[in-house]
Amino acid sequence: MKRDSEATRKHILQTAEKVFAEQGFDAARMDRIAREAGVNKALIYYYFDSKQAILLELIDNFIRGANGFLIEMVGKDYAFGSDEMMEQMRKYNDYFMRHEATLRLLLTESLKDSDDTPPIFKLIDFTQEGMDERQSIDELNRRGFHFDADDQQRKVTEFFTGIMPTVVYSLFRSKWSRHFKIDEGSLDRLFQKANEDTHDQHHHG
Amino acid sequence: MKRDSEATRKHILQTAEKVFAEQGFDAARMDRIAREAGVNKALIYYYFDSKQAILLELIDNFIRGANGFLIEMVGKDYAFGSDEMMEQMRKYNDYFMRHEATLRLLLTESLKDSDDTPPIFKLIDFTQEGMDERQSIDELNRRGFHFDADDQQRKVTEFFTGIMPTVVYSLFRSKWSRHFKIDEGSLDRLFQKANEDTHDQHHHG
Amino acid sequence: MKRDSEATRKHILQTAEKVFAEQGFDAARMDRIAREAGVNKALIYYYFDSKQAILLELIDNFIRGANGFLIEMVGKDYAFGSDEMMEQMRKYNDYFMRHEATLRLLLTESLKDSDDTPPIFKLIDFTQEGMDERQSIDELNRRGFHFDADDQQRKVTEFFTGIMPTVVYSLFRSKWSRHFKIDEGSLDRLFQKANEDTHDQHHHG
Amino acid sequence: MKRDSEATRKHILQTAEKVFAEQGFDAARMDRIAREAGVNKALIYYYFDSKQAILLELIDNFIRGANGFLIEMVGKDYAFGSDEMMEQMRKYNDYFMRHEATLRLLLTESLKDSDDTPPIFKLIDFTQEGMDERQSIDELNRRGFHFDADDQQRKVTEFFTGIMPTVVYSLFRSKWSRHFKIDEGSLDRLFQKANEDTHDQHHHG
DNA sequence: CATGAATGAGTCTTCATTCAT
DNA sequence: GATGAATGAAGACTCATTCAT
Repeated sequence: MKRDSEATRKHILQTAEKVFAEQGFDAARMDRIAREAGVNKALIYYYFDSKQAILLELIDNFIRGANGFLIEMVGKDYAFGSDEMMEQMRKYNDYFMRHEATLRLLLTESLKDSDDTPPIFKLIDFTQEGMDERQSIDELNRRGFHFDADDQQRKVTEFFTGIMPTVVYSLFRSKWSRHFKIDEGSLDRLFQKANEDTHDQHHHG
Repeated sequence: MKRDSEATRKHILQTAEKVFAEQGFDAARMDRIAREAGVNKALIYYYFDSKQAILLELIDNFIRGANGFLIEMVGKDYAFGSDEMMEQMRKYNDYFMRHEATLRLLLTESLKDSDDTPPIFKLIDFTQEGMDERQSIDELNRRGFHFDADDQQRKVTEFFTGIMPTVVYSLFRSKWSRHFKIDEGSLDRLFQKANEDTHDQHHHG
Repeated sequence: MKRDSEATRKHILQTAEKVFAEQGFDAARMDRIAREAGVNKALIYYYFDSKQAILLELIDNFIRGANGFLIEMVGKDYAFGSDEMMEQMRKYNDYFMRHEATLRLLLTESLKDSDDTPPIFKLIDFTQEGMDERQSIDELNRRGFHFDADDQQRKVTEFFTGIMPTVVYSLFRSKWSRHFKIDEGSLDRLFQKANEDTHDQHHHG
Repeated sequence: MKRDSEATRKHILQTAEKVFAEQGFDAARMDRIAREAGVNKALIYYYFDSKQAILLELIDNFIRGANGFLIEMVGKDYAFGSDEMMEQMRKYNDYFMRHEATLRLLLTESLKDSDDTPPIFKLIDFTQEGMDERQSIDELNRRGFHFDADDQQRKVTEFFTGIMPTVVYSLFRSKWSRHFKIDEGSLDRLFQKANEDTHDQHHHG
């Protein structure tokens, strides 16, 4: 059945995501993924070319998903600060939290030394998504987003002081909560305030 | 010879740092470290208990070094924004850049799922360093640093919007420079401006 | 449909022959055979018991085919050196060339260490074919073939200096042609002369 | 100790030769080699790069050894048919018999389809051995060897009707002896006579 | 201090074969 | 007849670590 096949494939993918997240890509074992997914180890190789290929698919899906929220926001004509925009941003942040596992993978893999472009850059670099970036930014600015006029400056500011703090927060949220003995809800508010005081504030010009 | 012995030990440590940084801890091989250090693999085990032990020592040294700059700054009575303070911060940032390798390790290891406190938290949590934090902050605020009054808020803001962007920038600087085709000097200036527009600005109240 | 079924079976067999020949029996993969034959892997197991069974069938067919030419020649009353005999021998040699793939398999499998009689011996040992060997030889000698009187001697001479050089030549012809930079037609003539100067000449007594 | 190391390496090599010969290269298992050699499997990889590398080393050694006899014969001024020459040829043949295992490997590997020159060609192609072939042949002919004047013809004749029958005989000798119920000593004599009647006879012009 | 040799316990991946439909 | 999915049993190769000298 097509049904079962798709489901099995997806199930393996999700299990892999979980195991990779728990132990890191390198330390994760294919045996473990098979066992936890309840399938034969060889079946994993029936659906995927290699361990690496699974990782890439996970990362790709994740990035496509995350960027989807931003692309969608550009499509709608939300004004900066509007409830709709805030809601959309909440969704974006939530997506990070809900996919903490893959986000962790994405960052970890991006940290590895290789000459390739680290995949995490795709969170700011829409070049390959076939979207007219310059035009989108102009449009957003018309709606009050106050992005830097200079492309390079804007990307640096958004990535390092906007996206990455959120990424890092998503990844350390629960550990921070445990270590500094503060419940996650309160912590979320602290982080939101930190963001407002620093990055968000900059968008008000 | 105590001298040679110390030197060899240190040499191994530095080589390990380099190799770990290049390939990540898990992917790094003891063989490679030995070869690059020009020593026999067994000798590494004469000086260190295990691969993991080398990692821990590297991270420990790094954190002690980084925090040293901050502790020193507290000791001096630099005013916020003073040339001396700026110089000290530059040194702090430089330290990150110069130890990109270990910093990468520190972040990667901190990202691993385990119940322990991730070591990177030590960059903001001075509790263990035997320094009276509350008193130091008060002192710094008197000099115009405008830290948040609330301890938890301050830590969150400093860590996620101050320290971590710098950490991440250090780790992706050269790759960003290559990918976005911008020289590292110019990039440094863009990042500094991003910081000023967001985190630094918040310290001005 | 009996027709289609037979055809599919034959098609699989031929594809297997090709793949076995290209990669050797051990290195050949059932997946590959299935893909190249354009059928599902499981279908191969519908027609054949195992990989080994395919091999055996191929070898059996080949041997039966090769010996057919010799048996036929005995049946006709060609004189040694007659055009008809030469033509028949040419067919025999051609058969080897055309089935280089299976011939390669036959030799490779025969080279494996096992206590069984290597299948390649069947090229000289007609015992099992239900033909009266002694009588056939006598008949051939009457026509001028000058076979050794001693059965053992004759078999050794025919196999090692008559058949095997031809077998080996068939298998290395194209590689020899490439390596020694000589076209296959010229090479064929050289080999024929080599044969005439050595083995054939011996038949003239 | 250098001693032990050399010995271990050699021991592994010999065990591999034996196992490869028994089961064929593809079917041979590294585990088996390790177990039979009484060493840890990883140790094999300490001394050799890969299974393939072991094979190549075995084949190389074998070819160098075999050709050594011929090269030596050229060096001495034995006349064709002289006792010394016969003795040297006997050694050459003996070498094949004694290294049946590797010879089997050499032929099996040479039979595999690949665009490379099959290693068995090195038994006739001295090009790479840094020996002046043309001159050597002239010298040998002066001593009565009656080699074909044409290089290509000579190589074809020597390889396919001289060397290869000997190779094949070495590999099938014991099986032939068993199958046709003839002791190996008698068989050797039959093969020698077959050779004299065909290939050797051609050297007498 | 230093090293060459050795090892135990994996690790990813492969493959012939079978099952369910 | 035919197929997509599934599996058990290996197999080559790796690697941190230790031993003997």
